[in-house]
Amino acid sequence: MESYLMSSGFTDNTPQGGKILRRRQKKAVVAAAAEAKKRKLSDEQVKLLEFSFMRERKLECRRKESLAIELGLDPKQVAVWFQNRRARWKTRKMEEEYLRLKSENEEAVVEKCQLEKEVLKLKERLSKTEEEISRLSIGINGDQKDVRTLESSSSSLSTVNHEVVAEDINAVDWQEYFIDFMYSNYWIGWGDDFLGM
DNA sequence: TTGTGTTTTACGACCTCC
DNA sequence: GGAGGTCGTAAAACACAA
Repeated sequence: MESYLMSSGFTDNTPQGGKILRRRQKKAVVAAAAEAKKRKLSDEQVKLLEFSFMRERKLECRRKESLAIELGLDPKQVAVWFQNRRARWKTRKMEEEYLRLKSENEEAVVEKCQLEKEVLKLKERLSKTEEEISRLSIGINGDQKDVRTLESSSSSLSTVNHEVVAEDINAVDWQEYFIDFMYSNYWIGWGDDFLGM
């Protein structure tokens, strides 16, 4: 307010000395100052300020002075405008960053769901395969009860057994063995929530 | 017209750096 | 200690629905 009064040339050097304003004049000045307090900058002024801001986020003292002269503003106004502009810029940047992180998080959640589904599928396949192995194994062991029958009917039990298992291994892809291995060796201790259990 | 929400301008308090 | 920064906020200006 005081700076405005000073810059508006409303000081009064009366014989009484000091900066005394006559009552009417003072009233007008206060009203004008109040009005000027929140005067919006013109489009042209804002345009030039924005242009300057694009070039430099902070103003050197000299640049501030010259810009103020160029715009017909108080250097303080220019400084304040830059302070507010930086604040707005920061807010917008934070909003953008928030949206970016939110989007990334959503993508990660979707991916996690897909991976969990896949793990369930693979576990199901693994379980079926294990059942199959077990079934075949029991069948072969049953045959072993009569060794003589086996010896006469087949050249080699172990060969048959291995062939069956080998065939089964071929039927199961590497992923199942990997999952089985990881699950039995590591994942049990890592918490079941990862596997959706 | 008016109530309400948003944006812009201005300022005080506090902090940092030289 | 002073200059200049951020942060929080008040208040004017503005936009807009009802």
